Amino acid sequence: MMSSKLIQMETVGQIIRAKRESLGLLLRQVASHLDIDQAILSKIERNERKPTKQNIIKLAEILKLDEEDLLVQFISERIAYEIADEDCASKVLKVAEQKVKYLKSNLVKN
Amino acid sequence: MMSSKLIQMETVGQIIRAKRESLGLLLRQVASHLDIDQAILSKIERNERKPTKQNIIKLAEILKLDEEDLLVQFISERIAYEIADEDCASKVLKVAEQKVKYLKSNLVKN
DNA sequence: ATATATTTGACAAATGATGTCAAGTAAATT
DNA sequence: AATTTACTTGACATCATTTGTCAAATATAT
Repeated sequence: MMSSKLIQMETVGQIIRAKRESLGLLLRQVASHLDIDQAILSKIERNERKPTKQNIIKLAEILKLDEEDLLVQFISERIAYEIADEDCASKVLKVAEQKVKYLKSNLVKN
Repeated sequence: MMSSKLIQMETVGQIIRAKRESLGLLLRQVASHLDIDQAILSKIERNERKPTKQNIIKLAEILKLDEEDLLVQFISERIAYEIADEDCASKVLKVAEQKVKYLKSNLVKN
């Protein structure tokens, strides 16, 4: 039996907009909670600007989204765009994983 | 039987310095080939400055290192530092891989 | 039509990336 | 030990990117 996993390839912006609208919140309401201009939030939702990590955390809060999930989407999206044009993108990710493990194992100090 | 892979966790800077010295080249010689001040190269080798992608390409050339290998080390190092402090680093990399695949499959259009 | 919500673009400020330069230190040579 | 050669350091300059403000333009809903 074949199991197929359907990957939902929504951007963080799309996730945010969808959830905001489903909650009936206005840009200005959400934006003021994040302490940014609604223009920026508008652009974030349309992938015209990148949110900061703090933006993401506050967005998860007000939109009742799981913070870690949203952060994972956000950071992985940033990385994916960063390396998508490299031939060796997938090798890069594998090596990065080893380096992360190494760094974490030495994170005792500092 | 257990196979263990020893991961060499040299930084790009260390790789470059080691190879430059083994070739008996001076900072100033290599730097001039990269068209940068030797002070920058010195800092790159000691991980005090980040090289540009162009720097890496020229370094591979003059130091007779494999360009793709060096680029992979360089980019993965950048990414590893970027996310090493996240709890969800390894989840991030897995999701990033999916996103990259998705982006590449849609890379037909621009 | 009017009011409300969103989008757009010009601009500003802060931050980060990238480089120059000269003076300081370290290492090797005479 | 003095000199030369190599490397390091820090102050500074320049430029690009990020992050934000604001007001006018557009779209949507009453």
